[in-house]
Amino acid sequence: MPRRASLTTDAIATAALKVGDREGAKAMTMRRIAAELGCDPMALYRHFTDREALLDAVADLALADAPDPRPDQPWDARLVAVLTSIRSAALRHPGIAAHVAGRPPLQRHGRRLGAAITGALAEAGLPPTDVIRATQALVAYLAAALAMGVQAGKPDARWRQLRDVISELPDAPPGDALPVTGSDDQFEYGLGLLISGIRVEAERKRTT
Amino acid sequence: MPRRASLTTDAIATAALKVGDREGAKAMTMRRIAAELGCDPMALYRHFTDREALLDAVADLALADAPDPRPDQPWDARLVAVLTSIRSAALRHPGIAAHVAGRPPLQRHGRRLGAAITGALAEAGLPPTDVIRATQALVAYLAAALAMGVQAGKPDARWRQLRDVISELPDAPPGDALPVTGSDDQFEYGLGLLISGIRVEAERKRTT
DNA sequence: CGGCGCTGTCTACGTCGTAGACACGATCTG
DNA sequence: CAGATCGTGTCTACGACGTAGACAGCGCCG
Repeated sequence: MPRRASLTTDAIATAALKVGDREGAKAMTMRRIAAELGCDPMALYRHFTDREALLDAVADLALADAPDPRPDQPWDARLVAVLTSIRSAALRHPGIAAHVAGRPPLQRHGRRLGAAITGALAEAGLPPTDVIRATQALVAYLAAALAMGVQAGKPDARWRQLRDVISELPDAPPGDALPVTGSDDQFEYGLGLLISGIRVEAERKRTT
Repeated sequence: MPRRASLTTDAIATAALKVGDREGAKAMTMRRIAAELGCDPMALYRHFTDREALLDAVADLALADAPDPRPDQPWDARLVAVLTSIRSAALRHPGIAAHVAGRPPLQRHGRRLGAAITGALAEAGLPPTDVIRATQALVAYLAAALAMGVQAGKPDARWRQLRDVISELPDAPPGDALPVTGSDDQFEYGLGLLISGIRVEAERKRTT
């Protein structure tokens, strides 16, 4: 029944996201997504050049409900807000959050949130070049922390084992105090380190 | 000609690494690796339970020539040394560095280098729990920065495009001053932020 | 010397991404 | 209103993938 444009990129990305949520990231195959939509696998290629492009769209869609930070806060609070809201949005789709994390934020929502980050950093007083550097550092940290966090809850968890490895290290704390890889607490600690470093840097630049 | 153990896990991992170096990460298929060794694909399953396990071994092998830091340096210099030596080792295999970065350091060399990091952090004066937290933050940052760096040099570079996106942002510096995503400079800046944050944190803990 | 277990081989199955030819309906041109 | 055109979905098919399961030969133990 070939009509006029009954399939849209958004509908496809939404269907793919649903498949990913339900059956995990590597179940998002062209065939599986097409089945979800009740169409032929090849139909998807009319809307995306290849599978990678489709997965890019899914990643961006997952970021759609990460809100911008409220502008009436100091820069550091805004940074924490936007980073954690991205993380939360991604974690709302545990099956595919690792995929989201592994892709550069090149599309609509990725750009929007990226702009929120650079805005906060500019307000912190970093010179433009450092704004970009710090943005990329934050994005890098977020991406990896997300990959850790999302898998840490799963049975097949690869990163979860990192905790066991660490616990055998010479400088490890006693079992109970050992932070869980990928936990909220863990994420916020690292984010705090970065922001603290940014604060130092901004101060240094301002006083010279 | 089925002999007695002519194939070893090391030989397989080495062959796989060679294939990855030559033809890229996703060319490391069971069939392709077997061809490199001149054996049957199924032979690999006598030494690794599945493809994932084999790729884990490759990732660890790539870290083999990252040296431990010289112990006669202050903790922060040791941190920089070990992190950059890991990064250099991974970048020596550009085709697969992203794969290396995506896997938790659970094997031999990963553990060794992880211990070097925790050792330096313990010496910085962080309490044991924070040592673990900071280690995971550093590993997370390293992993993602590596994924960015390795792809930034390639023509198909996904992360490279991030630079173009950033350059259109309101707070972007003029073209020339725009840092390259994944460059050494970029990596060191973010690492500096983290270490600076660690220094602040250590001081705070020490004075309370 | 006979069996056993370890190692590598072979064949085969189901799945994948996607190229290329085709079919149909809506729209545009006269 | 007729016919060309184009955008869209379908079909078939190819080569590659991971890996299960049965088999075959070698070296070691009795």
